[in-house]
Amino acid sequence: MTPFTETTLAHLLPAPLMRTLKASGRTTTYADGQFIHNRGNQEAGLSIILFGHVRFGIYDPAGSYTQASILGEGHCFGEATLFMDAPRAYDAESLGSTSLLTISAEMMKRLMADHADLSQALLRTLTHRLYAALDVADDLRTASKEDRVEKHLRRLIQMGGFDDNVLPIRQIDLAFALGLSRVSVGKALDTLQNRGVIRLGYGEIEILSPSE
Amino acid sequence: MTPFTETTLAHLLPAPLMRTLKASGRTTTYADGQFIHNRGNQEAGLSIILFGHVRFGIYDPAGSYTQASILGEGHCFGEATLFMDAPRAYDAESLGSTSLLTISAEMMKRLMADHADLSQALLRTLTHRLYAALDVADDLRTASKEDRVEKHLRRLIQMGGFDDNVLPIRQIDLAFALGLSRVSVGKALDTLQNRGVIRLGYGEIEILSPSE
DNA sequence: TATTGAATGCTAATAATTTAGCATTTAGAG
DNA sequence: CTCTAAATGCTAAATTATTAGCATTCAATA
Repeated sequence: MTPFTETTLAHLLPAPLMRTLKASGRTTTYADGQFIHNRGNQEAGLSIILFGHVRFGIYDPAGSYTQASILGEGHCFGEATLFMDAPRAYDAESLGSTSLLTISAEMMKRLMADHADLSQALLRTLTHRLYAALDVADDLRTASKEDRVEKHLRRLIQMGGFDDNVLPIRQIDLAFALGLSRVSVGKALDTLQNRGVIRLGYGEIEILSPSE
Repeated sequence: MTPFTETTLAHLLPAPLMRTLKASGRTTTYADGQFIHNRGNQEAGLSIILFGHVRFGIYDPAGSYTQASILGEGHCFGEATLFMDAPRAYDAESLGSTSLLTISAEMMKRLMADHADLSQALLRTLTHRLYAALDVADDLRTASKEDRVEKHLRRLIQMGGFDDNVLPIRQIDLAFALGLSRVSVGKALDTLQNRGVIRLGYGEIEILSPSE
């Protein structure tokens, strides 16, 4: 499988076009944990993550939080505001120091009309993301608990931004992301460790053979 | 929620462009159950379903079959061959009398260069399908069994091609599509029927309030 | 080094799901 | 109308997952 990072919008854009985009949008830098936009926001535009990570989820008025996904460097978001005329579906916030290039919907419209390359790059990332999402959905239906845990960990690695192959993640967060209980995930992780696939640490998990 | 049919490629293409596509590709009609392409096939191109349905899945050499999805009228497939340079991921066959418009990869490249509308329409469908897939994946993780069954049935209705609101589907197929056992799905269907959401029949399920 | 809050490990009771088998109902064929 | 194959309905045992609680380990810091 091709590394996921090579399928990001930033990687697919030719350098000159990337420069044009930078000149046509505005770059904003966020500290860790800053709000980027709220669910329901109508402002349309495309954002590209120059560095850092963005976490998407929904804050319930009651105070609970449901995480949807995390995107890393090179990825774009906001396609739904451009192509579905939909408001933001999630609350978004920075994870770690993060820089975003944001281009308004009108500007994107103009740029796409002038640069076929831009549409092509967007088509490529979206297709990759669609097939990745279909793959995730398929795994949820058919794969064993252990396989799902392993695949999820490998996906996190591929999303990039982590040193070595050590994921700084708690078992309870993993459980939540997978829709399982902590006990159940703990057992699966134990099995994977016994198979030599991972090494469990305190608040971290190391993938021993990341390329597989 | 917007009906899913309005987000298909065919619905998003302006009529003149659709005519151009028809003139640039070839139209093939299949009887029920004919093979369209095999998994691993390298021939790249985009297909649009003019009428009928296409079922995607994988035939195991051992004889077993794993269904991935079914697409109906107006939908396109083959994006992965254009935008990911990937071979066909699934075996595809017709469900009922089905007609396809197929356009080669080279021709698509030329058409997209000339017609920005084509790229835009593709971006719109793919974005819709991406968000639909993310929604499915999210439901698999978080929703109750009953909710998953109900949402799946509503999705099948929205994919269109069925008279009334009666789905000709066996409980065992539903179970497979949802990654649950027949007993488990039977219980969920019973609950939904008691709630007045559906009516169970022999080899069919009627959705009583399809618009909700 | 001792302390402390947080994360993991472990356990047992409860709940949910699957499996496998057989009974019943259904729709279509003869 | 009768028969038959297919689908659903039902049941109980076995498996698997969740919940809730407490014990243990870990890493940061005072």
